[in-house]
Amino acid sequence: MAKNNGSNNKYERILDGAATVFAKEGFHQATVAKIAKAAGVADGTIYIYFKNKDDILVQFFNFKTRQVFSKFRQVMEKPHNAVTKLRNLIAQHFAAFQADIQMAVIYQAETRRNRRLVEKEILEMGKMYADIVSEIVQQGQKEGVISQNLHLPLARRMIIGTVGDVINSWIQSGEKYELVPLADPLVELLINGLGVKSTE
Amino acid sequence: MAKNNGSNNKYERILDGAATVFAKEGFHQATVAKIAKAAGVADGTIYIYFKNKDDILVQFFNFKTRQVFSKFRQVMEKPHNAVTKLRNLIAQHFAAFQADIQMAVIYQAETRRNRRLVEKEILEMGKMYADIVSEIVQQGQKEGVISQNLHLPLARRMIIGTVGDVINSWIQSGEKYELVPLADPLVELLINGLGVKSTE
DNA sequence: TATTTATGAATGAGCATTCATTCATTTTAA
DNA sequence: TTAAAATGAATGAATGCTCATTCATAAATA
Repeated sequence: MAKNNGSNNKYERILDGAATVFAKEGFHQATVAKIAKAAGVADGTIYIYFKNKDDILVQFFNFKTRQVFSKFRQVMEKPHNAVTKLRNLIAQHFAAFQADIQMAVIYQAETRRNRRLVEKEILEMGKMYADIVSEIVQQGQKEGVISQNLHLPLARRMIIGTVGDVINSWIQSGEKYELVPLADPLVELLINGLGVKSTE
Repeated sequence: MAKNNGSNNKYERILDGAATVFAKEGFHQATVAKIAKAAGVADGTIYIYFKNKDDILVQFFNFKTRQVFSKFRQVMEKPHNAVTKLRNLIAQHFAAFQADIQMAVIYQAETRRNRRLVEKEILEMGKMYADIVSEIVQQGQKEGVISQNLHLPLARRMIIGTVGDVINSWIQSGEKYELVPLADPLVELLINGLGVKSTE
């Protein structure tokens, strides 16, 4: 299996082709022949760069994960308060997914597959995200802006689940509105909840 | 194609068999032969009751949708306040999915497939649920317990997304804890948000 | 008996993967 | 410097296997 060395762009060409086909047809409907065509290479060439069809999906996630999480980490490094971090994280998440709709579609579909079938590499991405969110929540508790008596796993689920579902509806709608402007009202909703504030 | 008439239980036997196989292997890995075996019928018999393999999944959702939503409607009919309705809806949702793990697994996996591939019947289920949630939120606004200046689509996404994600993590965990007891703290979290209450 | 229902072997399409062959590029030898 | 030899990436036709679906036949039922 060939390396992903600098001078060679076939590896990325195949990943790009795969992204196009996966996003359009889903992983299972996608055929290696279609991916090869989209990438402009021969069917057999795929197997020089990838172990098998599954491996293409795994490598795709590795590639994207690295890309997306380096941005997420930047958000966390800047010394902001917790609420600002949450706002920036979600805005960054929305921006990344809106800029790469193919990834968004593949991610939404493939992360909910059956336990056994989802490769560990893909689950890893979700865990990393959960850790970032936990960190923000705990920072917010120290700052005194996030409630202490919180069911942390539930709070994490609320943030991650809501963001995921917002992205999912956006995809279902045919991506016909802007995602990033929703970050602000979303954070405000997550912090204040549905209920009327005491001051109202 | 045979009817699903009373005296005949093969239709349901096949749906049950399909549920077992779909939940274990996912729709795509499932083979008609395996479904037939699980149902205790011959391969060909499947095609007397179902148009094709896709049709099994669609009928499965129709069947379950009717079952689950009749319970949801009961929740809505009882003259409770909005918050109680939300609590009961979510508790009912958790109870139904916990009582039928196979359905839960299939639902979580198959409702996030690519636009084109997800049958309208399956999307319909999601829309019905969204309508129920909207109704509750609007009732709560009339009652003055839910904030007026709310981005309704986002509020809906927050409720539905959080519930879905809680169920999803529960599945990923191997269903090793109770879902229903989470309904109360979850509603409290959705209403009050992550932030500290003004009175604290 | 006639009709409906059920069977499961047979069919053939679809598709991941293989591998003998090509050919541009690099290395060695003259 | 030039020609011969070696390399290995790239190719795509061929392979072989996995199913969904069909259908001739059998069993059950009325």
